Amino acid sequence: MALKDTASAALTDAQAFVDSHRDEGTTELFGITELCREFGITLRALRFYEDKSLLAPRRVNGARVYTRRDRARLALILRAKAIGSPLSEIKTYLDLYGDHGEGRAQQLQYVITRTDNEITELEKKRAQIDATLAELRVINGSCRGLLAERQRKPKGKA
Amino acid sequence: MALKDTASAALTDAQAFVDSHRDEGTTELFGITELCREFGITLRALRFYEDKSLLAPRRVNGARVYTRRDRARLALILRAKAIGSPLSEIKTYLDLYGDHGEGRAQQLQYVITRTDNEITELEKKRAQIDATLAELRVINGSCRGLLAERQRKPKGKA
DNA sequence: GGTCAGGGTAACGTTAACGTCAATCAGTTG
DNA sequence: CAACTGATTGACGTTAACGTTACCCTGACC
Repeated sequence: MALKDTASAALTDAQAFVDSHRDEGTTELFGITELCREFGITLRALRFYEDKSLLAPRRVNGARVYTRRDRARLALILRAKAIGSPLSEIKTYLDLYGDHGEGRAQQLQYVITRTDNEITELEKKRAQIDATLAELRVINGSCRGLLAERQRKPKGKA
Repeated sequence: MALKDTASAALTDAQAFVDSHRDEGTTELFGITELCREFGITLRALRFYEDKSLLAPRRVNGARVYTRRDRARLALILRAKAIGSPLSEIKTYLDLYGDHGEGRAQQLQYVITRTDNEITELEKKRAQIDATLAELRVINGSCRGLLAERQRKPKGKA
């Protein structure tokens, strides 16, 4: 049941995260420094993402004001970056989240093929990581073995 | 048993890959264009990696000659790049492979902590990918659902 | 001896993703 | 009002990872 819990929790999280990208209901607003501190990025970076039109916060007297939806987009941007996508890709990638509820069949089909592609790409990357992890564990284990061996015969040579 | 096979195969692969980094026995040699074609990279890139001292092929009349070990290192470099490490990190990362058979306890301990760190980092990244995969699948599924729905009632509005 | 493919170095150009000023403006507090 | 605090817009600098000439050398072939 622990396994089932984990799986269903992950699904719930995913669903919630996707939903948060359509969340325009809450009134909660954020300033730029606030958001930067929360995500541990610089002002420059956040403005840069806006330059690249990954974000489009509203303005009040020229100052940027972010909604909860903007915040969700930012979270997505940063995670995509962590995974290794360049900002240029992230842009089109962000469009996959958002409201695909009213799109016509054309649009829906587009999102489906795009996500299919992204999914296979990510699975490849995951495989690379798994392979690397396996090797690192081999190395790690071998080193631990050697170390343990030396502790048993501290000064012996053969 | 399928699962066990997969796991043990992965372990064997990992072991073999790690071993190939100590393989100085085979006489097999490669030219630069040969290697570039095999891995789908440019001459410039390969020379660049050498500039960054990630590789150090032997020279014959000034021309680069790569051994099987160099080839294994290159494979590692490219995989690390695919995972997202910058070349600067890859450099220290490459040192983890190689002969940690004669190192003193100090060295062994260093390799152990380094691999431990790398392992947790990669596991984090893997988690990010898994989260993204989950979300993309949610989106994908939702789109497929909507599409199927519209096919059942082609022109209905409610 | 000419030329041609294949390889080498040197050096400048390029793109991405910010860092780092500098000058400016908008609200606030004594 | 003056002095600050926070934000905004340029504009130039920087690092990484190559791309792109440009120019030279060398062995094989005719």
